[in-house]
Amino acid sequence: MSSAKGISGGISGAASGVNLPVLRSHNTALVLDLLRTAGPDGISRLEVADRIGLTPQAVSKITARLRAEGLAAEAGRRASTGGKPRTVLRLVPEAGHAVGVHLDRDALRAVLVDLTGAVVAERGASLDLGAGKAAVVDGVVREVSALVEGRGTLLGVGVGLPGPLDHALGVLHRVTGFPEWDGFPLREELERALGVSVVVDKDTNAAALGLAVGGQGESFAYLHFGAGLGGALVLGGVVHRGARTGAGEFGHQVVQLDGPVCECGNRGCVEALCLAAVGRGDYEEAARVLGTGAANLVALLDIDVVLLGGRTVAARPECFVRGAAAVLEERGRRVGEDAVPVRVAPGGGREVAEGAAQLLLAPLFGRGEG
Amino acid sequence: MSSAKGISGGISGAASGVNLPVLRSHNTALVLDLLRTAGPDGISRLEVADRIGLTPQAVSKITARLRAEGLAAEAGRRASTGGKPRTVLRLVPEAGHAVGVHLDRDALRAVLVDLTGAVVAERGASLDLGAGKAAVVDGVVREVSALVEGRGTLLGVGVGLPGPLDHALGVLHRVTGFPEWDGFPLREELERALGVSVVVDKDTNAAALGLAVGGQGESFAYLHFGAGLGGALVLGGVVHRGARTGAGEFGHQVVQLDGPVCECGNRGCVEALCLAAVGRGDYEEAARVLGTGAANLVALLDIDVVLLGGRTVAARPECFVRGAAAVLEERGRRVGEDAVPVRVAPGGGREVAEGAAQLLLAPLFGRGEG
DNA sequence: CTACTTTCGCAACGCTGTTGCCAAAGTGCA
DNA sequence: TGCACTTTGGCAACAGCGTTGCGAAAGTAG
Repeated sequence: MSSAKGISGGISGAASGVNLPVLRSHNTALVLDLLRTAGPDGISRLEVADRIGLTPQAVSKITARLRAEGLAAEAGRRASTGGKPRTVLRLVPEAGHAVGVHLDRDALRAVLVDLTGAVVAERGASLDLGAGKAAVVDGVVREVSALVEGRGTLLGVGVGLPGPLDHALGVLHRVTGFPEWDGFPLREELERALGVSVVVDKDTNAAALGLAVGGQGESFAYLHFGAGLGGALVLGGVVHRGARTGAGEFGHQVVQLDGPVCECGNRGCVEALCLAAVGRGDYEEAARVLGTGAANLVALLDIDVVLLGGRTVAARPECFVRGAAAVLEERGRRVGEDAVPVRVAPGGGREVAEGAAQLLLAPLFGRGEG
Repeated sequence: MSSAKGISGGISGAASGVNLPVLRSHNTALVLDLLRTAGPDGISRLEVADRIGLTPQAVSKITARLRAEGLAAEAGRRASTGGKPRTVLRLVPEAGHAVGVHLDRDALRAVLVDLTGAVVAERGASLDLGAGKAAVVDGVVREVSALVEGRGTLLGVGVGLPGPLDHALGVLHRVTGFPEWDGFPLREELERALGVSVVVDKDTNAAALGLAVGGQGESFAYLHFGAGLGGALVLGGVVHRGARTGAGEFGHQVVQLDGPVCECGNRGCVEALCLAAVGRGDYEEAARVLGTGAANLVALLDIDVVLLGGRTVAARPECFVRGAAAVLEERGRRVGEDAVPVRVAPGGGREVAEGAAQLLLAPLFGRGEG
């Protein structure tokens, strides 16, 4: 996966031609992403040029534009290696902000992040998803407005909530437990009420995007075990949503033919087995089942790491990590490869809100389809 | 998935900058792909311009180059719509050829295809993968040489064979049943012996690439049920190989916790269950298990279609299609969506060889990482 | 035959990254 | 302290990309 592919070899039917403005914004995004990844330590022009494969002169032109626009700034110099020392560039975090909103079944959490993705401010409120559309929209508008009060440049608002929904259109489907939301154009309604760009995505997808941007890996599965069991996939640095934002349905993977009935109507789903085990207090078994499902993903998708999140995992992180890792280690032994590692996803319960903000930020850095 | 994304939002670490030559070859590939897709009927310049989002003038420049290079030609005119009639362009099939080789456990099949992917000539031979490296390499060289005798422009040779292996490096791993191949640099050896470019891939991946290029869908799973049970994934028009060419391991997806032991050492693999059912003569059950595994993929990846191939399926196509489709239809009812269709993959036993040839052709048309 | 529509190439243009060159700013040694 | 050398990075000229403006070519409609 180290091939230097610069232009999408993707969807032929939808792939579009590239002209100079598109080329320019692509290269600019690459530079911005390197500046972001470098963090406060910064990165030199020559290193940027080397990493993205353009000449130093081209990078100088691009960074000059970025500095003129206030997105980048000089940040000291490196030690000399026998000649003129390199000038270090860094991203200006406060040059832009975005809001991420996590709409859960019974609560709302909103964060304001800067260009680097760091949380600048945060708010929370209790909010029943079943309380009606107007109440929920009003609640989001209230919290977002309070957060952005007095800030200058707001790129937009990202919202992560339980699916199913349509990410591209921003329309909800029959949100599990709240069928009355079916067909509601949440994106459109919020854009009208807030007057800024809004992007909507499944909660797990938002969290996975945040983890991907945060450098957790190029290809991984994020498994969220809270009241239910969900998941999201990052393949080659990109969140895989599928054509209908339906991808990542990890909870209803069948791992026991003709097993116990799940509330989805199927039998032997990972979620049903895990919830049953947790209900019995048998967390070891829950971890083993989770690990079996994870091992299926590893075999199917050849991912690099498995990240665990959610309340149930957070209550016993070592147990779930150890139990799932044991299954993957045995698989590694069988196929003669190093085991794929299992880790707890960082975030501390804010991962969905932070990831939702990345729905707006990521396109700036060439991640996502924006 | 209709967003017109022209430039990859992909792997930030490996994503590379785009300069004018890269831009040019990208747009040229898009035009070539449209010419290929249009077939012998051809396509007009204005339609190309409309599809890829460039101006007609830019398309005229690109097609003028292609005609000068002999890759495209004029092919009559369309009926007028009130003005000058459109000139139709088509791909010149004989402007380039590629060879695809299918190395199976006991046989070799090689096809010579033209630019459109149509088979021009074909050869077969019996060849034991266990007969030793020199014998196998010699066998491939002999058949390929006989095929290309007297042809002008050979783009290269693609080879599809059982995994695991490393697609990027062209190095084999412990090929199932033939551990002596571990570490053998097949690509390098063949390039030296043949003097042309060689690309190596898993047999199922090659077949899936051929199906993707052949217009079978944007996102699908190809499930190959022969002596064993394998698979390959096409996501967003691109074969998903994973970082180590390990993706697509469908046969060893666990669908029955603590089920019967599989020869891979695990328990309850789809392959073990399907083979056992077939061994009992219970094809309905084999189809049901296969369908359950397929339904897992549909839920996890949100794919558009499931394609079945392989000897065992070919022996009872209706049975497997019907049985698997039944599982997917029930899933569709549960989640309130149309069922994902199941079809038999076209190809008639040549799909791996034809797909292997596409390992060389596809990059010309902007598909794959070439 | 005239008016109109549509296709498509030529020429000029703006903007991209590249190349050649040189000033700036360090290190290292005499 | 001074000189040679290395490395960085900006200025200017350049080649090549798609775009724009315009006109010739090739049809239809009346």
